[in-house]
Amino acid sequence: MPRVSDMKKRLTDAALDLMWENSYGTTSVDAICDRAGAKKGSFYYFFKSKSELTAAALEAEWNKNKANMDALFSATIPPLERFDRYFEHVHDRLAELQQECGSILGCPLLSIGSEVSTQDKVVRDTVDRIFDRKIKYFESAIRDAHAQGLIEAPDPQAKAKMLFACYHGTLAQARIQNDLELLRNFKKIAMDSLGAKAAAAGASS
Amino acid sequence: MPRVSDMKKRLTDAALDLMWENSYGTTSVDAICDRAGAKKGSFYYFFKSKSELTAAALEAEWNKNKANMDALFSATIPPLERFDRYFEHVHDRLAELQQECGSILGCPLLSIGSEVSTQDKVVRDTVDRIFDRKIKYFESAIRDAHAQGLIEAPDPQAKAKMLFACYHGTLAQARIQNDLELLRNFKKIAMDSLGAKAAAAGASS
DNA sequence: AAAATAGTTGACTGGTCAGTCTAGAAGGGT
DNA sequence: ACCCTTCTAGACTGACCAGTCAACTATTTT
Repeated sequence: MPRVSDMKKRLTDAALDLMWENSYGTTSVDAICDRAGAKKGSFYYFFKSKSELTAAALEAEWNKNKANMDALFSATIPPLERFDRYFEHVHDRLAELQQECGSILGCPLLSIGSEVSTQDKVVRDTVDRIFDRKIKYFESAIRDAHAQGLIEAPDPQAKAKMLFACYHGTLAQARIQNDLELLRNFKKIAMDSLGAKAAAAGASS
Repeated sequence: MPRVSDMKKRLTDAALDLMWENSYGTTSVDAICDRAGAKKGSFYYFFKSKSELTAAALEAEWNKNKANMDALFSATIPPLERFDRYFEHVHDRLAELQQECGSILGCPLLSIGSEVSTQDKVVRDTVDRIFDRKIKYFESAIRDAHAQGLIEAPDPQAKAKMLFACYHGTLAQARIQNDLELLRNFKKIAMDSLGAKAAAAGASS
């Protein structure tokens, strides 16, 4: 096999960056190529459409984050503290991105998913699938917390979905208002809405 | 004054419909004109850009809904029941729209706001302003519920913001997954996360 | 009936869009 | 040395984009 190229990765990286900061619609294939240092021909050699590239970019981003999620939601950590750490991690990452681009960017899955959901089945299904995977972390932490008597959660899946939706709503508001504050308070709010019994998860990070 | 026209209204209606169902980016000025039965010239006679039209369309939508919000959140209704009625109203409206267009559309403010927030100050500020107005309904219902001892909410504004974010996250998920179910359960979830003490708001609409 | 105001028309511009295509370069296997 | 595959180059297409403009129509006021 002749020559190997990292172009595929460069293209998905560029696409995610641009779409996260701006939107799916305003991110042109030309702009993605520019940022990746690619020409049109390379783009359409690797991907058959902008839509398929986007799906690939979201999957790639997931793969990049998976190890991190596994660590943050490790079974060795007290269940409610896992949430603390996760929310803190996301907060810090968004604060860091704000330094680079001046805006709070929220969650790319939600922004992109909401933008294309009625028009692009490929991307929509990808977003859906990744959401499901992420909710599983919430679900098992909630189940563990319930088992340890820290919260009352007879239906961990329902509770996980609701906390997930709530968190993503908060991320979306943070993006629209360009304000991290809602996110700073979220740990407390999550504990409230989970019905955490004591000041259980005090020490985090 | 010579001739009066309803074109402005037709344009904002058309714009909102198209952007709600699809997105800001995929809704072209030409498409808005077609649906409104207008020609380009009329469009730019009334609005100086697509962005300003969008802001006007969102404000117009707010004005259409305001009377409804006032009724749903009337001080004559027990405070927690106001939420019940509101969530039910939104649920029913989205179900109705689904009949017409086949999709659960979520909240146009959130979808459009999240899409354009990093690129269009005019629209973003409009979304922000309308969000603030809506949160006020939540806030005063929460304050009333607290005063009546139905919930514990020493900081009604914070609680309102969190419930609002949570609700919008749920709306966004409903759009992405094209599924009303999360919304059907939201009344219960809202009561939980408000910490409603009894099965207070049982009978609604 | 003339003037002034309010709204309408649609062709036009210049730029950008996603996607195509043909030709060729780069590198490993034999 | 050669071939075969992977990858790159970049000009090109036709559709569509937001926005402009100058001519035109309809209505009311005087």
